[in-house]
Amino acid sequence: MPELPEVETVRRGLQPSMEGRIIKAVELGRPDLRFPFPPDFAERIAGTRIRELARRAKFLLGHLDSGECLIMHLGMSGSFRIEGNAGHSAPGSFHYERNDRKAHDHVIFHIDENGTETRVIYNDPRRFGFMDLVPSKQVQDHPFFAKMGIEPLGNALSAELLAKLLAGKATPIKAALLDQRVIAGLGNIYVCEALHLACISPRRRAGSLVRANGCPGSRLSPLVQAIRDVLNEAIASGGSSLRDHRQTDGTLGYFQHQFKAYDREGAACTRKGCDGTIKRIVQSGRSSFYCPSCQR
DNA sequence: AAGGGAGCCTGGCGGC
DNA sequence: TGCCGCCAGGCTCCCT
Repeated sequence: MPELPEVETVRRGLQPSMEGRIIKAVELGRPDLRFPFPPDFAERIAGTRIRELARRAKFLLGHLDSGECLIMHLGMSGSFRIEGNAGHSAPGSFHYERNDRKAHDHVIFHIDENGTETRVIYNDPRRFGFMDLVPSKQVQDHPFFAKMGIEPLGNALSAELLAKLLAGKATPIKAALLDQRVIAGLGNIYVCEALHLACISPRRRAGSLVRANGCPGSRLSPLVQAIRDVLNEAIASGGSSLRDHRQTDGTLGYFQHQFKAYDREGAACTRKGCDGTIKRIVQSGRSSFYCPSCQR
């Protein structure tokens, strides 16, 4: 499910119920997700206040008053839902009965909201997600963050920087953009979409974009803009809802209705003036969808 | 050194 | 209807 827009959508959905609130207790349904929970995970969180709920790439970061940081990753199939009603649920959200446990509910945060209890529940069928707890000041030293690349929506991303990062790379641009050490937060869907928007073939060698036509950055500026546009539009639409991905209030994201390339094998290219057909190929084990006619 | 493939898990879907 | 194989949004490790 979750690439950057989905994680950002989840963050915004959780913010009212978590930021500034005290976690009264944590219930674990099992000792591990993808990795074991750290020692005394529940005990170290219980009683602390969440100062800030932030995001880095596809990670959620709950900075606690205790000085520790709750690191959460949704993997492929992780999702949160909010139970209980403190009065600020999104319109149309539905409520669960108390103790309405569902299959694969692995972590339950019991949160105090002005005297009433809210439960933030993490559900993850495939268990590729994980949680960890480290001192806030050591987050950037965490193995998952130490070599992490730039935020695609941050000011650091520019055609100039991307040129430096991709220079000399023989790997296909598709794989380079999926590499979290280059840009952190892009996944298979939005790389496909951004490359389509920028008219760049996923098969093109990354380094060849740096000086295309002998003109530095001539193809990277549109790519940078495409990455930003695709992510921002997806966030505005509440993310994509492949399979059962939902926002924290149970509603579905809508961006999948705007896919131009992803999962559209055999369909007509939507670009004005292009009569091509979307094709599916496999690159480093992942599906790439693109239009061979207008993406070069 | 960098790129490709396997592996971690479960559920959903298409095909027979 | 039922079973089987294939596929899936992420990420790391191992091998070439």
